[in-house]
Amino acid sequence: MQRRKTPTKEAVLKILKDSGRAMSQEGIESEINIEINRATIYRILNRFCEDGLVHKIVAEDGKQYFALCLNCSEKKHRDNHFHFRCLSCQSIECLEEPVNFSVPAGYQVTSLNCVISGVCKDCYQHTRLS
Amino acid sequence: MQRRKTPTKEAVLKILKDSGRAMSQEGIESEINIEINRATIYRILNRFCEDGLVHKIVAEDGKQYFALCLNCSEKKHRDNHFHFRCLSCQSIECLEEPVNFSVPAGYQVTSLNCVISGVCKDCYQHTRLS
DNA sequence: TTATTAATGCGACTATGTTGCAATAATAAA
DNA sequence: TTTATTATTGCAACATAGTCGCATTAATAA
Repeated sequence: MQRRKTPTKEAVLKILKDSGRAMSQEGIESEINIEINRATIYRILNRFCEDGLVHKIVAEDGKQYFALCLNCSEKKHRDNHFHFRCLSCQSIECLEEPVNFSVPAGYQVTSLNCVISGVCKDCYQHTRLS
Repeated sequence: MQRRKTPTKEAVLKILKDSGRAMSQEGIESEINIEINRATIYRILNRFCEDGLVHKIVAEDGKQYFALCLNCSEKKHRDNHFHFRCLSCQSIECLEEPVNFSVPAGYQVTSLNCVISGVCKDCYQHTRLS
């Protein structure tokens, strides 16, 4: 099944690129300048995941976020880094730091989902100033 | 607001203790030997969290899991360790290994949610044998 | 220009989790 | 022991996130 180039797909990709963050369907829909159906956005995002273009993380709010992170190569997308979720501005960003871990003998690892929650630099400074 | 000792509360606590795993509302409801309303289970679990008795983690399936892990002291519950989610038997267990990380300067950390997904030792051995 | 089929929109559906409210029951007070 | 207080529960309703079937649309190939 080969992919087709569609305006919606391009638009979603642009939003993800420009933001540099991990975004939810809701966030994408509100930022995008064309009208796209909710289900379509999910389908586009899941296709991106299948193609290794973006990676998906699930935050503590139980929602899915999709990121085309800057650290990753164009060819292969990795999700082996930490993510930081700001509880103030609600943004999720990919941190550069890779996740170091080991599992007990005999355990097979297939994926990681590591999110650090807190307040990002910008928001923390704003709260201190006000 | 002081807590009261109720049969439901005790039953949920026992299930969590006996399993030694992180469990979802669904899992608890199916294991428990008395009938408890869905909403009640959530309320009990959230109260446990408030009281620092258990910790909550959200897995890649977007569901909440609650654990009274063995490594933690009775007094203070910590969620600063990795969790392993077996995609085969669906169980989630607390790993002993603590999460080591650092965040960029100016970032404030309040909580962690780190889940490693894969196949646990038992399940992996079963697949190799069959 | 036509044929093929990937992609889309719509609606319906499932599942998870929360909340308001009246009824129940654990604990304190009399 | 009896009564009063209020934490807890069950029920129903609700909110939200995500998926899926299906007919329609529109990229791409022929």
